[in-house]
Amino acid sequence: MMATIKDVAKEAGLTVTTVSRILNNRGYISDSARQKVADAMKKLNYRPNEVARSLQNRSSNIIGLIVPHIRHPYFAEAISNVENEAYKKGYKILLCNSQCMDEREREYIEICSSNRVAGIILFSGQIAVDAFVKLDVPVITIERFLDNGTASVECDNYEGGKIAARKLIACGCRHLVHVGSVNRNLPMPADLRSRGFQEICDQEGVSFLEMVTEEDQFNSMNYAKMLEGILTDYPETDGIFTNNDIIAAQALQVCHRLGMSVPGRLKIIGFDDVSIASLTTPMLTTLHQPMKEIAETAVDLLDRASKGKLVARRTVLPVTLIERETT
Amino acid sequence: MMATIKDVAKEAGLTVTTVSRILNNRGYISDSARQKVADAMKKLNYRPNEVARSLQNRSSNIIGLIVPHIRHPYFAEAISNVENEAYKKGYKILLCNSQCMDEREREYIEICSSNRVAGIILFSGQIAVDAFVKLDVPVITIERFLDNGTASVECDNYEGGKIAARKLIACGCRHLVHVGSVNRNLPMPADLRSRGFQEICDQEGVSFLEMVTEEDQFNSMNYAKMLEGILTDYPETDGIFTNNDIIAAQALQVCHRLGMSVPGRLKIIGFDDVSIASLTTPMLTTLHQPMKEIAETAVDLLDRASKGKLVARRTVLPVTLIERETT
DNA sequence: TTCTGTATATCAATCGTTTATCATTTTAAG
DNA sequence: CTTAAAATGATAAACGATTGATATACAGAA
Repeated sequence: MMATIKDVAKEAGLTVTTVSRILNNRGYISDSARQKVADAMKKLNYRPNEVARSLQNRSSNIIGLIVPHIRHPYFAEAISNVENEAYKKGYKILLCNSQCMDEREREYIEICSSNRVAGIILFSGQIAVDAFVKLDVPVITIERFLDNGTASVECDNYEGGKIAARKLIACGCRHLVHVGSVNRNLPMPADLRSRGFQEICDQEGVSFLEMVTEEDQFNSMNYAKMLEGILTDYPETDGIFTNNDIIAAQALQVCHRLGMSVPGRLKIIGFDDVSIASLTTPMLTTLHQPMKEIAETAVDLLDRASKGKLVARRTVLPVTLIERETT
Repeated sequence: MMATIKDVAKEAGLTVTTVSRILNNRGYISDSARQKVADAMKKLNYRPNEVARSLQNRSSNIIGLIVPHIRHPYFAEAISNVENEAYKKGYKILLCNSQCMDEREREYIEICSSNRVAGIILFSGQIAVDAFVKLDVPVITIERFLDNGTASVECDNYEGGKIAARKLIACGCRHLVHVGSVNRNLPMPADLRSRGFQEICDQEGVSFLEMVTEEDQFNSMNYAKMLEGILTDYPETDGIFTNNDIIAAQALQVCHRLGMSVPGRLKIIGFDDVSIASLTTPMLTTLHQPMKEIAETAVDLLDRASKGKLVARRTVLPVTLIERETT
């Protein structure tokens, strides 16, 4: 049915050895042979069986991409960028949604391993490191600390928190609240946003309130009730910094419902700068994460690591404030 | 390094044949053998090599999922649901973003084929059918007509258009516009929304305007300028039906900018009912697509078709109006 | 005792590649 | 004309599974 390398060899009047050499650019090959093989391949509509190739090479050109969420715009954005960078380098994406479930994350790691992926890109997962130690597959983490990982890529969360605080204070805010650090046992890079934010608040003598969120809020993307609680319990609040744009968009809704004008009465700064940030009214001021560069770096690290090269253990990329209409 | 079936056989004191039989539930097997193999597998931390399995079986348990966009909330939602349904049935997802580019779609089809996927789920792609005819892989299309496909799944676009028109007219609108049919040569199921909408308008004697959009708007998700043009060129407009919630959200922004109150001065109905629909102020009235069921159906059709079963050629699922705050 | 069903073993081919050897032929340079 | 380098061939062993064929035990039933 589907043509094999043998068929190509026969059609081109050569042996599989030569054809394989041409396919993999190894050894001495004449132009005429190259041409004959190209013709035969076209004629037979031949495409190498990647499964057989992967078996022989003990590794595929597939990247296992593990994320905790897909519908969340941040991850949609992330997946899109990783896919694109992977495509450029000839890698395919095996998409794994752990849904924040330890056991699914574990299972997906096993699945990646038994599918002999070239490497794994792990987004802010949560399981302990031990699941990776057996693997001889490069693991690149994004927005996640992982002792045993091959390399990690983060944005400058700490600086992001500082920038947000400085901006809000410069806008005249005196009662700030930060919403979004997730309540879990595992420390995450994103927690640094809170640290940076608080540091500036302390420094400037501005009151600061930290509101942690629960994991199921992250899953359901539902923060409205919580935000309403904050704004009624702490009516003096005049500036909010949220850990992502979804929370910021909901803060906007709640303010509207409560009759608090934005940015007049209260100012909001989000994080991520995903598409929703410019789809709200007013549009969100937010901290831009360099998603393309993050994805590019991650894929590049994976590529190099899978070829046995030594790679940077940790890469931190800068965030930038995008001023729109909520400050 | 990684344990193979041979290692398991040796450890269990059995042959690979028996171990394989146990793994695949074939032939006569005693409980004691089953136990011995289970123990050996645990001890060696064995997982079958899926690559080898796929090579032998001439098919993997991977589904090629081809979409034109990932960041677009509708597709993020779709991908999330397909992944979840696939996971339940033991399939993995090879994520392919065609970015509306014919040649990428073609290439991804080839890639899926050379990776011996169990089947392809194709979302509203655009290339001609001929690319599929050579394939002996089931192709399930979603929101896409495809003569040579195995099966297709759609929502009831026609009825959706009708529901939207009826609702807007019932709300007192007399000058309606529909935005979002994409200007391309290939007819798509989504075009039926416009048909249904227009039909009711004609029937009720309400003025109707059809505004087609360009593909690059879909890619960039940027409709603001166009919408502003519509509302200034046709100031009598008092009801808008959009082909997705992104357009509706932007209509909301434009109305705000133009000082047109929603739903007071103008009413809006979106389509899809993705997360953004409830993140705007006011929240969007929209037509809900049963995404979970669509994904479930698609995966199920693929599963059955890949096992050689006969499947329904076309499945149409109902849409429902979700009334929120823009009508 | 013979038959039948259950449970395993042994052996080997197969899936479609890659690759190591070793051998052979062609080509070009000296 | 030699000789080395370049180009290809022939063969076969992997990679890690599945599977068919054939054989061999050992039950319990007839």
